[in-house]
Amino acid sequence: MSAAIVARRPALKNPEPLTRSARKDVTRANLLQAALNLMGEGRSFTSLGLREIAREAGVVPNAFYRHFRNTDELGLVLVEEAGITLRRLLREARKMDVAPRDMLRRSVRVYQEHVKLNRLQFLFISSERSGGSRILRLAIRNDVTHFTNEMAQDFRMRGLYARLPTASLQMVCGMIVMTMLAAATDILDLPPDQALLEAEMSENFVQQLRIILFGATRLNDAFAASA
Amino acid sequence: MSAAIVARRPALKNPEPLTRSARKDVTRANLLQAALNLMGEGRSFTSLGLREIAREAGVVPNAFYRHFRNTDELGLVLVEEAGITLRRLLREARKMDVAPRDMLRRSVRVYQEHVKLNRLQFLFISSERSGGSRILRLAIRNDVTHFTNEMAQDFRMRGLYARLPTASLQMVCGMIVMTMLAAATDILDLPPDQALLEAEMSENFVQQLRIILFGATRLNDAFAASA
DNA sequence: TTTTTTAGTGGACACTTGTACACCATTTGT
DNA sequence: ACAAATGGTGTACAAGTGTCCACTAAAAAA
Repeated sequence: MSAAIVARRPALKNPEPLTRSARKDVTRANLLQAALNLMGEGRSFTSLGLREIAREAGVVPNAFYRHFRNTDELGLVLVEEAGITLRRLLREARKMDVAPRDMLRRSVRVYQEHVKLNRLQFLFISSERSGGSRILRLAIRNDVTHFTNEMAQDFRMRGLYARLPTASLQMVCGMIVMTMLAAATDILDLPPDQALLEAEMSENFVQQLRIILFGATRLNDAFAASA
Repeated sequence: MSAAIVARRPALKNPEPLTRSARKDVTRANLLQAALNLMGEGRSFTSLGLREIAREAGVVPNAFYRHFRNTDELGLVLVEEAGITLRRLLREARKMDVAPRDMLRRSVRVYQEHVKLNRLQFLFISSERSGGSRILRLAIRNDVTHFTNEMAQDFRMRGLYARLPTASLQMVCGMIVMTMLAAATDILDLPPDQALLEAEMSENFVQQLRIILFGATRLNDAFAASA
């Protein structure tokens, strides 16, 4: 510790001439991604520390505060982003033609692809949905409800189960979403490149949805008869 | 730090003349209960520390090691206990007469009571089912599968959905269990003494089960027709 | 130009955590 | 009666945590 202060690195900050706030957004994104990456390695979000995330993002712990007040706040942003992803999925689904043969099976395949593509996000939401911090749990539940409602609205627009009162329709959609989330966790901890297991699993998934839709049809008929 | 060693409390150990291993079991139970209690106060099991649990149990941290190697091992015991609770529920359900009117609604009520009675256990399993440590997750999943299989066997014995192949029957039971677990989390974070909300929720629950059973019936018929 | 803002740094703090070792006191087996 | 086993205690340590403060250098504003 003898001599002068060790030469301060010039902080090698400008590999490219980015505007300041643009670079801020970059490290912010790095922090978010760092949290997701850590979860991808088996850690649960709730157990992640501010320091840990900062380290993974290649940034000093204090820098964290320039972006989030605490880890929960970062989590909320992750929830929000996952919500956007979900809504994109719904938008894609809306583009599908109404009721061609094997539509169900096709939807399932699309969903599977979507989950595998956004693996970390789904890992995050299905792990924190009933696991960790109260605030996150509520936020996620909120998003899921939102998603459910939009799905119900889509059903209405397509004239599906037209006789069902809104409450019942929402309940049916709730079941579908529940099944989707359960399937997501199955997809997530499926060892990769196990085509056989995967096919088996998605066949199961299809059957489950079929059962729900059967039941919904019958419920719909019941309401039709009592009119 | 001047004078003599402070008088060692005689450790006030024998309020009652219990055998040694009996007393060991007591503190062991205290540790388990302590963990559950902490979860009851909003903490997630994964985030519990050995010291925290020991403190809550009124015991010095080191004493923990006399009972469990680490917190995960304690968690496994909790899973096991929850499994026993679940099987007790199933045994009660088996005693119910077959198919009297409103049997579904009655079962739901029994289940609700069961969840509220074993609140902390259910809180534990539904929170760790897809949240925290990998080992716990697997153990819980194992127990749930076991429960599902027993339910399927019960269905068989009662001759319900007799035409369904075993795989399909298990899938149906899987859906029922999934619905039960979802309902459990709803029951758990329902504010107490909200009879109206509770009634609404259980009505929803009944309807969901009804839908599944409708669907199962139709599936059963399909298999009957193709025979 | 000069001044102000601000994303990021570095060091320090009080605190908690898991674990190791030596120790005790009572129960247990002989 | 004596020795062994054992449930529980106390102290200590290295490592990790969240947060505070002072600082810097580059970008933005004046």
